[in-house]
Amino acid sequence: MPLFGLADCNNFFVSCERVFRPDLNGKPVLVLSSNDGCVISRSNEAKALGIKMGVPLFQIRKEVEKYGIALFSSNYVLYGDMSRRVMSLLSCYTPKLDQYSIDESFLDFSDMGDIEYLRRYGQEIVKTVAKGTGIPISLGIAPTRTLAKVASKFAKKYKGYHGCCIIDNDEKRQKALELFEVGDVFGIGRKMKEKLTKFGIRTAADFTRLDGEWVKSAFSITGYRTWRELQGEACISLDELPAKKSICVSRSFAGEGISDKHKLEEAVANFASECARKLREQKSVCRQMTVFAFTSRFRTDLPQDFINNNINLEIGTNDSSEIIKSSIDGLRACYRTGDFAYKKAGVILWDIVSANAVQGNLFDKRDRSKISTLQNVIDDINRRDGKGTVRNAVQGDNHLSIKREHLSPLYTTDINEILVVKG
DNA sequence: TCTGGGGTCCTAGGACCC
DNA sequence: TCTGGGGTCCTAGGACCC
Repeated sequence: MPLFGLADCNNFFVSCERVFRPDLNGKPVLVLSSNDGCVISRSNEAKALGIKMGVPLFQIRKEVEKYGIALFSSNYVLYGDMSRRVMSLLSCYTPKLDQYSIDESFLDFSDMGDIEYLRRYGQEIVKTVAKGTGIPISLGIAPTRTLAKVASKFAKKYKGYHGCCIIDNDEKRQKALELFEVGDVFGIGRKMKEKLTKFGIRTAADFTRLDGEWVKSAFSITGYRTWRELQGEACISLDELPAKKSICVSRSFAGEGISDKHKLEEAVANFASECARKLREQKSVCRQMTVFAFTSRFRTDLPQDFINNNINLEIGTNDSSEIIKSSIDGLRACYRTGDFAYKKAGVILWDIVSANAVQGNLFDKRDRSKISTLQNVIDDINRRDGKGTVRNAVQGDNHLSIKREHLSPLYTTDINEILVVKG
């Protein structure tokens, strides 16, 4: 029987911080987005205090003080490294692992023997990951991805499952869906939930009882797929990780934002450079890019501006210098005066194809194989000695104005910041 | 004062062609 | 001046995920 497992790290970013701060176990902890703007990860204790996901920090200052909530700026280098450790352990237990996000993976558990065996196997995985990395995970196993996600939420919620919940027959499926709110289903967001509520649909089971054709006409093919997945019919397959079709790097700036043309160009050059690096990492080239910058939509008292420029690259490229230059040219073409305080900017690469499928051009004067060799050397150095060790001059000192007041050390990736155990 | 970042997929509608 | 129908391709925008 085909079976999917979904391994989900519990409160992942908070759990990463706690691995190195065991004194915070049992206490309310929050991890913040860049610029320490919004809440993006919460410990169970923080959830119990009513702190909502995505709420801006300034709106919960009182609670933070009153309950002594521990705060962390997001430390993606640390989370990325912890994620790699978790995924590498998980991959020992399945012939096929498909990483869905930094803290979630689908595992292929098809034809793994009887259910009791699989249950013990699943609980063993959960235990091993906790022991090996310190990260608690929840494992859901079911005939479809959407049901596996449902199962993982049960595994997380009820201690009796010992971290692993299996939905393997119609009776269990029915029971689980009756207890599951329709808005919590993978693939049903705010808008769909709103509409479903109007029709009196409250649980996932209610949703499955709707007429399939009606679901298709009301929510298009995507909603219909979710409907079928909940019936136990797998229609989202376990594919190899496909190459990205667009690559975006963007940031919000701290404080008032950036008005200075030169500073803005420097920021955009850095975004373009990081985009190009990601592009080379997946061995692709892009033929189009967009550069954008806009003012704060919350500051209605200030003049607003929105720069958005599309640039065609004649020949597919992943060369940093070329992509940086195009991004700066694109920005300059739209930048008018220094009267605007830009709060956010970014670069998007798209029209992405494999690097060995580049369509050449008779009039191309660049020696592309030489450039590619140079880029590889630069990538190697930057991987070894840190991002930005070798960079283009327009990128400046690579120091963006981003606020990170509660940053934890790079415990696992920097020898100078490794945890010290007192004797 | 302070409001994240990075993706995917689908659809409607306009431009263009014959 | 009136004025058709069918097709494709592209793009912007919405909805969803973490």
